[in-house]
Amino acid sequence: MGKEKTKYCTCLYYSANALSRIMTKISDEEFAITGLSSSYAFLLMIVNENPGVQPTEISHQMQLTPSTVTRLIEKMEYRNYLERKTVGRTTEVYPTKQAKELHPKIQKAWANLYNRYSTVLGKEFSKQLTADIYKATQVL
Amino acid sequence: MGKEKTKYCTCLYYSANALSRIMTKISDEEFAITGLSSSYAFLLMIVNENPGVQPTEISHQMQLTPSTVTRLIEKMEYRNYLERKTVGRTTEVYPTKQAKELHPKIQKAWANLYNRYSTVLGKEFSKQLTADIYKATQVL
DNA sequence: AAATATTGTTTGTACATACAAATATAATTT
DNA sequence: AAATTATATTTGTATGTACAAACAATATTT
Repeated sequence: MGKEKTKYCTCLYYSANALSRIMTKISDEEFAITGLSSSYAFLLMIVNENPGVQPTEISHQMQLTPSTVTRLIEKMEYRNYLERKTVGRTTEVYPTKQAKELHPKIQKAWANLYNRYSTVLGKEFSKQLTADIYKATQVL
Repeated sequence: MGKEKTKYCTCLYYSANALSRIMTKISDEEFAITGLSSSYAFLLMIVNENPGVQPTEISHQMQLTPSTVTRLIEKMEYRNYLERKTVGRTTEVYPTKQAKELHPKIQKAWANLYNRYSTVLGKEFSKQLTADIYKATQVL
């Protein structure tokens, strides 16, 4: 780890992975006030805002594999934040009272996260960077 | 997964993670000709070019945790690509014949990786993007 | 209506990575 | 020289993610 220069810093694979690890760390730090790590917080946000949403839709929103989403939901169900209702071949995911109550805190944490990195990186740069990265994900 | 737009695409955490997953996939595809996945290939590259290099130095180069590096080395030792020699409190890592022989293929794969994404993204854009991402990792 | 294909979800399994604690050695202080 | 602190590495354990296969239900074709 650390901030030394590496021969590989000109490799997109390398840089992208490094950034991902750092952002995950920062994000987890900010979401700590919710008692959840980032992925679970985002999952709850999505379900809170779309009660009854289906795993497939969640996997689109979160840009994660369906199997990963199942795993995330399972854990949140176990911890009493979510409930699943099977409807035909689909599944509907609902927030529990506990999840709904957490919503403001999650939103706050998300805002903090945004403020944190956009302060450090500069508002313009971070906006541009995010957009460029997103563009790359769409093209690749 | 997929290419649908999500509310969260303006979040750096989200975009960065998405890009990281995609790049890892692409990179693994390109390194497949070496029979290794990306991290192991990069590890071998580093050791081939710096025989006797220590785990700490590797962890700087790879921007990974020391414990992760230990795990990577362990596996490559098991697969007969690397050897460890304990020297005082440090460890020196050496490539085996097998690793040395693989070096050209690894370099080829790395070049292919570069060509692949810089073709899709455009040479200028991908260069700029990589630089910007690297810059962000240094600041955050 | 039966056979086939498609879609949505979950399960088994595996992997990369990290954190915290343990270990081992070296360096510094007293 | 003994005690303390610092550094390098490894180990135990946990997490997030994915792939491939299995399962279940719906839709389509024949």
